[in-house]
Amino acid sequence: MNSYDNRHAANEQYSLRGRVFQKIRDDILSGKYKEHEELKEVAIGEELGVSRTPVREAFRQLELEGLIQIIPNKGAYVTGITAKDVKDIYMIRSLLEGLCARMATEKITKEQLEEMEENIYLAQFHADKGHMDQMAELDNRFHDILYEACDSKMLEHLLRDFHQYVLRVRQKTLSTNTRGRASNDEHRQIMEAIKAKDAAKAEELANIHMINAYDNMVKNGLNDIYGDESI
Amino acid sequence: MNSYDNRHAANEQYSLRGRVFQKIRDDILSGKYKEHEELKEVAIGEELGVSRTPVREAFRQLELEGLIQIIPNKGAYVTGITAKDVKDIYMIRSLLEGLCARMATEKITKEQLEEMEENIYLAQFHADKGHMDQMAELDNRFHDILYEACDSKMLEHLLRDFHQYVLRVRQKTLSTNTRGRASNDEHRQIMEAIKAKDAAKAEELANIHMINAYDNMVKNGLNDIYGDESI
DNA sequence: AAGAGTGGGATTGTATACAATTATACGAGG
DNA sequence: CCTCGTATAATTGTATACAATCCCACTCTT
Repeated sequence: MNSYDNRHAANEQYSLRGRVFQKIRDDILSGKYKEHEELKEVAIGEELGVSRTPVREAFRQLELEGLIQIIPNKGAYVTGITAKDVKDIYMIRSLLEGLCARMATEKITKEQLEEMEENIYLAQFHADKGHMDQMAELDNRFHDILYEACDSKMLEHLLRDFHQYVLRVRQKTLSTNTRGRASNDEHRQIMEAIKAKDAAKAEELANIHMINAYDNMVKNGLNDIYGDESI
Repeated sequence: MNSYDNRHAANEQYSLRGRVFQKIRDDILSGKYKEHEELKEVAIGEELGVSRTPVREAFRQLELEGLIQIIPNKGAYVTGITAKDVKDIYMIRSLLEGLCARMATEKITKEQLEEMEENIYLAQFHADKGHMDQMAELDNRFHDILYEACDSKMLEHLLRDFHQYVLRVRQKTLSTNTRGRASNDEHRQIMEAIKAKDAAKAEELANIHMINAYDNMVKNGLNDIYGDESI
């Protein structure tokens, strides 16, 4: 939450600490480091060819991002997410994506609207072809455009963080063709509400869109995979 | 966003880094370090009698908390918040406090409800006496109880962060006796809705409560103080 | 006089050394 | 056999040393 914008962009790429941070985060999100696994400073440092210092600083950031938990004098452990956490996130996101859509209705630029239309058009094409990877990519991008369009650094950052956060469990969300199509239809409706300057409708649609995404996720076996406990 | 709960509580008090972190945060929130001021590692280290290492780590946390911005190889600067940021935060908080109240309606324990009642009762007393410091304290505590009661680590953490974040500009929010009373009345209404298990009403009331808090803040001169630019 | 280049000082970035703490293993005593 | 305590190893916490970068003033050139 900052001048909140590009703090990451500014840091993460060029410093050792930033690269270490990204690497570990990716490894957690991709599942290389699993829940409750202990991360040791020296081991990771050696693996990446750096000293403990940047690793430690990266740990501190990861802790605040919520990906690990640091117990003083003991160690850093990969955080588990429970199925309930995921549900909570989606409830929160539902409200905030709604707010974002509402704000975007007033603030969106012509260019952003055009990119949205293009995005939806392309997604239709890839849905027909069954290109799931591209669908996921376009879905991410659609929401990114929305985040940018709301013209609120705070909200944009928050939603990006959440989006990032659920990537761990979202792998298969769009993996069924039917959901891919439905999702893109919902995108279209949101876009049209924004285009028509109907903020209330855009908010409601974005709301529902998130809830549908969550329901679909649950239907496709989130609970089967992760059960009630932490994942 | 973690197992997200007490990571702070676990860390901040016993390690040097934690104490440094708290100290700097307090100094920023209290206004000792002002907007855009540069924080130098050695200076702060000397002031607190520690080396650069814990200071640096504290900086990394402060950055993620959004209180400072670190520009690589250059320095750490106290973050400015714009009036728009504050407005955005309150819009976000309005929704999330509503969600929190809704969830709390189902999950709140008898003890939490009792503490709420006590809190409101006490606040009434201090409002009559004009004890503004205690009012602020009780207001914080009321919301804390609500955050705990919603039984969602994610939401609890998020709201606490926001709450923390706006402390910088909130000093005077409750400083008028009329607002203090009105605020406490709203607390009572929220509490009663929760007690009556009316989740929708609790949500709406919490919603409005936040918006009122913001409106009051604006009325009392947020814009006068900070203008349109960063503060 | 204006601008590019250059050098020194200050500041951050990284690595390493040392201290403190915690976990583990082993043995003594019950 | 179990428990407790101690010693030792492993790990984190902190301090310091060294490297890289940046900022600013000064000079040299045109």
